[in-house]
Amino acid sequence: MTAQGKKHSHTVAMLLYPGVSTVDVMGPLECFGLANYISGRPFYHIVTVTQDGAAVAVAGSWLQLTPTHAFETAAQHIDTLLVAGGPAYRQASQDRLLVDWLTRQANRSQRVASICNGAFILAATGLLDQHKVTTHWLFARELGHSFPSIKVDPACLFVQSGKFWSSGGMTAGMDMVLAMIERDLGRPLALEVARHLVLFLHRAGGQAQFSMHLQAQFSDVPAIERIQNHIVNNPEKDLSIKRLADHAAMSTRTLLRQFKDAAGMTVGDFIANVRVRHACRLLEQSGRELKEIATLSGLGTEANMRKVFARHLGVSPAQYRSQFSGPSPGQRFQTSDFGPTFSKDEHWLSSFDTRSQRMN
DNA sequence: TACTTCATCCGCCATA
DNA sequence: CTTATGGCGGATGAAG
Repeated sequence: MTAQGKKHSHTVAMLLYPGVSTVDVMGPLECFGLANYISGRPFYHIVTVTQDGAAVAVAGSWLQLTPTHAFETAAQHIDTLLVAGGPAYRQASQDRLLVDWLTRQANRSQRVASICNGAFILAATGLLDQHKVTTHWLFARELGHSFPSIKVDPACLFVQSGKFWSSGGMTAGMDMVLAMIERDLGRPLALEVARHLVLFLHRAGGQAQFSMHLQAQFSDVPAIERIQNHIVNNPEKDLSIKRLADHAAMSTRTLLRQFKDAAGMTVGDFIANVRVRHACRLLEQSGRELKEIATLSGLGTEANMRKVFARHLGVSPAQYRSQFSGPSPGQRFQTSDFGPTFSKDEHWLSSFDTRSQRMN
């Protein structure tokens, strides 16, 4: 196997199977690819593997993924082996050939990682026994039940236990890969990748992303949509339930109920999201003082803005600004530290979804 | 930081 | 009878 000295190439292999989730596959691989792109050299050699080398349908069957390799032809030396999640994780974890191959390769790889409920498939090898493992919080209970001898920690984004890594849902897989890149290529490059990713995810299209993120939460019920527009256009105003209800000629009770039915979230959560987004944009795109931004975004006092930011994003307003204000060379890009277990602090990259935070 | 105050939100239920 | 409304009270948690 490969010693860990300075190498000029590092093979990353992603295991694919029918019903795999595209997000779990693409997110992490894009991170590795981006690291290559930014560093200007093809350090990561990325391969994808299916059992027979034929294409597999992703979950939902709206896309076929054609792998670079079959089990037999897969590189002998896989440095980092990744197992993605997907709705078909059960079937995959009961596939003898697949689990056998995974076991052999995992034993030879220097680093093995699961994304989301890919943890079930990796756990089926038995190699995770006694290891600390995480998965999407929805599946944590089931994972612990199915594999009593592994230590499930649903509360963290991702975990490293020996050479085995595991991550929670969606973007947590990307956070995990960023930590790997940091190990392999150093912190500055990892942060640069994060920066590119976040800028892309967070502000691609400028104004567009602002509404894009919220678009999904906009209702098609005219009365509710009007209220939502009013909130988005006037985040700094008094948006108390009573006032909004008067504005909409409803009782407060009806407003709360209809809003939740139509928008899928409470009025308060919606307002908080809008205000945080607004404050973020002001931090990014204006040089205004924090106090003023707190007022303009409807977050009130500076102290309160700080609290709300901690709750929603996991960083202070000042930190957020230093990370996102315009591209200046030599700018420091401090994120929360990648601790030894990576579990002490949520990386804010994945913290935009306040909902899942709460349920953890 | 701890504490107080109070808006929010929801279950329950009477009402339209 | 079914369905939407809205008042009431209490638990929760946010703001200051």
